Amino acid sequence: MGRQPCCDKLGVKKGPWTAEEDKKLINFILTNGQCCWRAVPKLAGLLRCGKSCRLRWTNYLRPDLKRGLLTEDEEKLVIDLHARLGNRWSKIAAKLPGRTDNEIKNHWNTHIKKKLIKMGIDPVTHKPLHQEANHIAQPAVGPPQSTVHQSLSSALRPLENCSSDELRSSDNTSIDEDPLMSCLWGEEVQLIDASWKFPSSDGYFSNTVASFWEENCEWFSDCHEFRIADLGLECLESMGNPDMTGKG
DNA sequence: AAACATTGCAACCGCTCTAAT
DNA sequence: CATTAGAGCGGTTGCAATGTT
Repeated sequence: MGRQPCCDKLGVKKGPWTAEEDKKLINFILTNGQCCWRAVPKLAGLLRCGKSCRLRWTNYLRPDLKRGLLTEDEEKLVIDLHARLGNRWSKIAAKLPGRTDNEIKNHWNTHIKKKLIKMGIDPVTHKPLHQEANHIAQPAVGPPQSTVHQSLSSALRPLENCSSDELRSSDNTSIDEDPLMSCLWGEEVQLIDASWKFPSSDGYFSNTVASFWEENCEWFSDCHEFRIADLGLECLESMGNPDMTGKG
């Protein structure tokens, strides 16, 4: 037999999170760390499924999240990475500190897509739209001519139309030939979000940060429309403690 | 000021891959 | 080895906020 189910669907709450629920989840994770999500709702006293808790935490409650629109540099990076990786938002997000895959995906769909179309660039292929029209009859030979990332794209095989399997099977050649792809796919690269943890055994979190949050949690009751960065909690990132990134 | 349209984002859904049994 | 569930991912939806008529 397999594992226990993550949650019984009966009695599981859906929809927007309340301030009270957020508070419970934050308190639980700061106290116990990120353990198995299946157990989180029960232990934290939430009527949510573990999946919902994980999403809420990773996309909204994590204290290292940046809020607000992506900067121009971030946008450029997203466009470049999208040209190479396609819609692999988690991979893209891993290269943007403090940004989530969901946030980048949303930003892509609502802002960047439109910008590229306005510029006459196909957001899927990253090639000029007029060229796309001719593309079927006369497949383009040679590098994409996107003005946005032509310098980066020229040496690469377009990857966005490949399946995951195709991609992985082609990794050997692509990665070996291209330093950036090697960096993106390689094991050695440190993914900013990958190591984001609150080890329960970690004295720093159980003492310093947890108490910091506890002291500052009251605003949850007053204002659910909080933005962690707005409240100055990005200082957590600059506290210089290696534990904040799960290192050390 | 009201009605309607559009936009932006949080959250959910369903799928795949991985790991436990 | 087969089965099952967990975790994570990308796509999609629902709805509140904002803009326009």
